[in-house]
Amino acid sequence: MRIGQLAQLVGVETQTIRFYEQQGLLPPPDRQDNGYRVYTEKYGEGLAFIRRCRILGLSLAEIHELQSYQDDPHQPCTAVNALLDDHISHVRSQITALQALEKQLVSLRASCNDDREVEACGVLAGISEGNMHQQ
Amino acid sequence: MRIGQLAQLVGVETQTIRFYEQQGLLPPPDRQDNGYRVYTEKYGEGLAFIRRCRILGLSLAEIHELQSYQDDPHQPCTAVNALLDDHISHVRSQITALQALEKQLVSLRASCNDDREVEACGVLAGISEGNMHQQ
DNA sequence: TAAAACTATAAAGCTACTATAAGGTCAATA
DNA sequence: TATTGACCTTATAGTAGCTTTATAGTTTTA
Repeated sequence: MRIGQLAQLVGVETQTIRFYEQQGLLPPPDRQDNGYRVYTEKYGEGLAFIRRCRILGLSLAEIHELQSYQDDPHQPCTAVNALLDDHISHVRSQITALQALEKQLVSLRASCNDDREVEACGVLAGISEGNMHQQ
Repeated sequence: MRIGQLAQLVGVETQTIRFYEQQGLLPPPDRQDNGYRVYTEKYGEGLAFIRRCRILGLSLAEIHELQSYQDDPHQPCTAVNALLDDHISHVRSQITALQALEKQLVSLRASCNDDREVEACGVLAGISEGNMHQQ
């Protein structure tokens, strides 16, 4: 299997596969005589694992960490769970921050309507005045 | 006022000020004979405006857009409000996406406990199996 | 006077790719 | 046979919004 087929199979771009290989997230595959990369089906599983982790919002560094755990399968999986817990709390704090931001934006937006001139725009005035600590 | 004082006043790094200037978000200030930038207090208002926009999650491009509206104060502020509406809906979709992600992460985390070996880790198994479409 | 603190510019680094350039390989077609 | 098209290769640059580093000149302080 060449890189294009693998890419189609997993649903990524060929450059992404080369990029992961370059970043050390995927092992260098065998090459044909002409230099083309050749992949086994099993290789696709590793790639799919990375993609699922990315969809879950894990960074490449975190994925690398998970892979290092997989290399040593008889240690307790405490660290894996801890990584996920950290990630969950990170996602939660993002949500909280965005919700606060939404409130602020909505209240800012409510301070204006479309019938004004820029000079009197409540939105711009709101940003300029800097009363942004009203939570 | 030199760049360090301005930076302290507004609460940014000096490099950030130079960066905004370079990006055209701030006008080039006067220079002393030695080449040092000199700022007025009023200049700080423009900088503070940018920072507040950034805190609201606006991109530098959006800030640039807002500035262009400010340059023409007698047009209706429809565009300003539209920009903010777009941004609000962007923030809302981010929140929705993150909430879905959180659910997925929590359910993944619930599939394991700390008493297992990596080999049997429910989290890693969950990612590897790829049953990630269960919403 | 010498060190510490400030300023300047330019360039690289960060994340996770994506896009572009310039070229080599292969199978099918005109 | 020549060439077109689809595929592959590497290397490099671009994205956002800074931050960091390098190198050097200037001012302030001890």
